[in-house]
Amino acid sequence: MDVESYWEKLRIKTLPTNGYRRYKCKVCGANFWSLIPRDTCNDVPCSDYTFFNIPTKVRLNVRQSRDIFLNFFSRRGHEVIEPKPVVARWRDDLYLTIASIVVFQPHVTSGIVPPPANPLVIAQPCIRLEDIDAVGYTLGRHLTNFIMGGHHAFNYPDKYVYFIDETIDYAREFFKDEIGVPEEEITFKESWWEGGGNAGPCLEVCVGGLEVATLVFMMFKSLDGGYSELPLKIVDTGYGIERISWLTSKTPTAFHAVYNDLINTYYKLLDTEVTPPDILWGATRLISRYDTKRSEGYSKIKSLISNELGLNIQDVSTHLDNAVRVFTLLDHVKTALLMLSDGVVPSNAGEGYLARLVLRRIFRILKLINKLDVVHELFKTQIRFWSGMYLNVSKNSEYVLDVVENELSRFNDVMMKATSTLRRYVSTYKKLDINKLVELYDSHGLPPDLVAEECRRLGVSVEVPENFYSLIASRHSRPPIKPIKTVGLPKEVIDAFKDLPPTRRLFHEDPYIRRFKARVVGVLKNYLVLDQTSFYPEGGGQKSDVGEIFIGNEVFKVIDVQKIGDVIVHVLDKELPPNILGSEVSGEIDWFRRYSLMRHHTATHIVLASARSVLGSHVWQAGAEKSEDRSRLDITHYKSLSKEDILRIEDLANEVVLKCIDVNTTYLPRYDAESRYGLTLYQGGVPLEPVIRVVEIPGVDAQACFGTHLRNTCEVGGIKIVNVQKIQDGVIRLEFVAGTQLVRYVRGVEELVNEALTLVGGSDLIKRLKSINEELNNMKTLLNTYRGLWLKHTYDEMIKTSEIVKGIPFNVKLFTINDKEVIKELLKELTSKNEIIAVALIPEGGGKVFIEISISPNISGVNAVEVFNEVSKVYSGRGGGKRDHVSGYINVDKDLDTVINTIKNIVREYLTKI
RNA sequence: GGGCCGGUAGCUCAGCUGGAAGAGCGCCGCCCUCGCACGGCGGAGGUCCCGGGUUCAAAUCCCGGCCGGUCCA
Repeated sequence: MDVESYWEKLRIKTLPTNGYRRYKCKVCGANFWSLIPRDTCNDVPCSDYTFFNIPTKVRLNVRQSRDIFLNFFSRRGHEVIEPKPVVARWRDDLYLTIASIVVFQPHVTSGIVPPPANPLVIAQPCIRLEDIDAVGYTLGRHLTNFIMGGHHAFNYPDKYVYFIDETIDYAREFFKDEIGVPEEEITFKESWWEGGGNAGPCLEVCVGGLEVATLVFMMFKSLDGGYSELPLKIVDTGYGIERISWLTSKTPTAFHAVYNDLINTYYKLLDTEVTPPDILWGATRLISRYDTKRSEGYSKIKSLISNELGLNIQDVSTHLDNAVRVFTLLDHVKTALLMLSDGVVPSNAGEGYLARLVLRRIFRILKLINKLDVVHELFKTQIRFWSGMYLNVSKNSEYVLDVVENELSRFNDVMMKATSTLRRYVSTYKKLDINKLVELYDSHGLPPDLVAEECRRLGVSVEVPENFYSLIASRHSRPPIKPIKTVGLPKEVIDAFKDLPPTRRLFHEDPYIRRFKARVVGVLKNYLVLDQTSFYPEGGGQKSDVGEIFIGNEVFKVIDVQKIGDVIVHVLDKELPPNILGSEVSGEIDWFRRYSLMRHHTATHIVLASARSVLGSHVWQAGAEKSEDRSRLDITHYKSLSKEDILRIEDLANEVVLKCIDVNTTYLPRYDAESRYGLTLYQGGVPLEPVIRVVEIPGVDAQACFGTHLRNTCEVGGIKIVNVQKIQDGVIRLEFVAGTQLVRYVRGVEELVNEALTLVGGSDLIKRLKSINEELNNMKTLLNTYRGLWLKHTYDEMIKTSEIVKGIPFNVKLFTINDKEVIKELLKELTSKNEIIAVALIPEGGGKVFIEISISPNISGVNAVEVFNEVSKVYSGRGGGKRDHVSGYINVDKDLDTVINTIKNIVREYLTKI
């Protein structure tokens, strides 16, 4: 895409009309609009930061910036929309809410669901971790969490709201009139935006070198090597609320504007000397020019500041490092706080890992300065600070602190283990090369700065290469995030049926319909589509129905049911007859199976609600599968469940069953459903539909759900949790059985007990097992006693019957007991306590004889391998070993007495030769 | 979802270029001591995670699985 000519084609009217002229940046070459002539584009690094010298009429903290933004657009006909959590649970291609538009993707942006209001405005808390390494070093240009102020307009082919010119005017007006920035300081830089499969032109709004807003005009779909125009054209703006606060606050860094008094609190908690303002101001004036993400840039500004202020470089360095540390902690603690408050459970996979990543960074920084003990205070002070602004922060503070505690102790465990690994590395390898550093980090979680610190203590110097983290990054390939679910049907079937009209869903109209009549609307081989059906297709974690379909006099078994969009496809056990299109057929579902599935499905909703109420609101469904004989529910939780937890969940679930609550199924417009029940509706994923099917157990649970449910909780019959296991860090799997399947389950257990009883005899299983165990132990002891006796006896005998050649005793013995363990022990004992050569033969049948040759280590000039080779010449064998010990097999065809004599001869001969 | 590391005595781990299962701590007994601690001597304790394969021989090599950890998406 040629950005320059594309923007020319767009012909913006409002900017030239209002006196703006188009200029080209002498540094980056980008086109931009400005009231006054400029050489550069007014964005870093082309231009310096000057925004703190630009007058504004207001001075705003973050909350005020947010409110002034919302009010401005509200007064101009935008409805204010409540923000969503920072965890994008409604997206299956994203973990975190990285922009305000994410709230409306994909359902609104794809055109399927209308927006909650049009136009609208939202102040959305966002988290972005891409630039996490830069946080602090850039004094606030990079933050991992921020509020994106977005005003959005969705222009449909038949409904136009507003587009580019109006959006530009809003921005001009907002910064000029609300914030009070002199208009000649405002510039608009032309650019191009791409993301999430969409693209469009965009303008970057800058004031004094600071980019304060981006105005995106989403109008294309990205294709391979090109673009296609979208029917829906979207105004997607992002105003940096924290940056607006920075712009108006006249503070040296964005952190001062955002965190205010908390900065001093953190300095105090960390026992760190407050960084002198002139150093910070020096840095702020310089960072626009140097890339402080790289250590050269960072060192450069240190030396420039020390020159400028006439200060010792070491002092400047220390002060600046302190400041960066405080800023980073402020930022990371808030990010972790927001994520945890929204119910993220730390884990080693998925979005939980992102929470752990941030927490571990906090811990590492604190560990390096030996201040891990204040981590709770760091969180508590921020909880107090933000409670008024973020609802979940005050609501879930107990959970947050508990998780932090838990994660800290894990971190300490890992550090302890990793450090002992490191010590071993150092003692065996003496020095650590880059491969070892990578391994320590990648496999053991020990970052290089902590390695260096520990090695210094051990008196070993380690060089951490500058490009360490990029080296790590290059070792990891980047596969796509979450896998895309595939329909379990062949492509030809999908192609044949996908454009058929939607199948009427009898199973939703009345889940209790067992038999039905319908008309054939699609046929292909053994795949059948009807105009209506009560066969439930696999979906929402509920397995499909099975049953029978009657066509004329013929019976077809339904072995699977799938859906393609709204078309339901029956998979039959054999090919369909020709010419049945349009004819009437009847069907009957396997009711026992279906009813079990319904019971398990309703039970699953009940168990989830019970788990949330027992464990906390951070519990979310992480997956579920309901089958005929049991149900499986994966929930997010940060600890393993205690026996009591499980019993309480089970009890609570059964209480709900006993209360005989009517289960309601209603269809609600999406936004009504959301405002009534909240986002917990979407436990099993978010449907891409404007109207949502809500299954509600009043007072207990409400979920957007496609499945078939019981009329009343009584029908569940009863719920028994039969298995609990941790399937990954932060995710626990509950398996349970409901209804009459409980009988089947109990029978299974009974059978197991009975079978065990018949095997061990008696009537009291536990008593029998105890006595058998005791007996077994007695036998072991007895066996050991006998082995000891046998060993001593045979030992003496072998000494006594040994033959001596050239002063060296030897013996060859045939054993009829095949107990290699004790025979090996015997030989070892013999040859370690006497100077002797001992050969053991154990016949294994079929002419194969196991042979073991053992020679005392102090007899010089002999080698067991040589002896074995001599034996092998006579009796072909395979084997090997060391000088004092050989084992292997030989093949004998004569009787064993001859074999013994032959081997004795071989040894005799061998000994005479040495 | 992927890469990497690991699973050996009650605990922490060594052994892993295939060749007779080890150390330290803990435990038991004895000696020393008025007694305890320390120390000395002796002893018990093992499905080397599971299952296949290669081999005369596998804790060790190969394949598959389970479990734990870690880094990255």
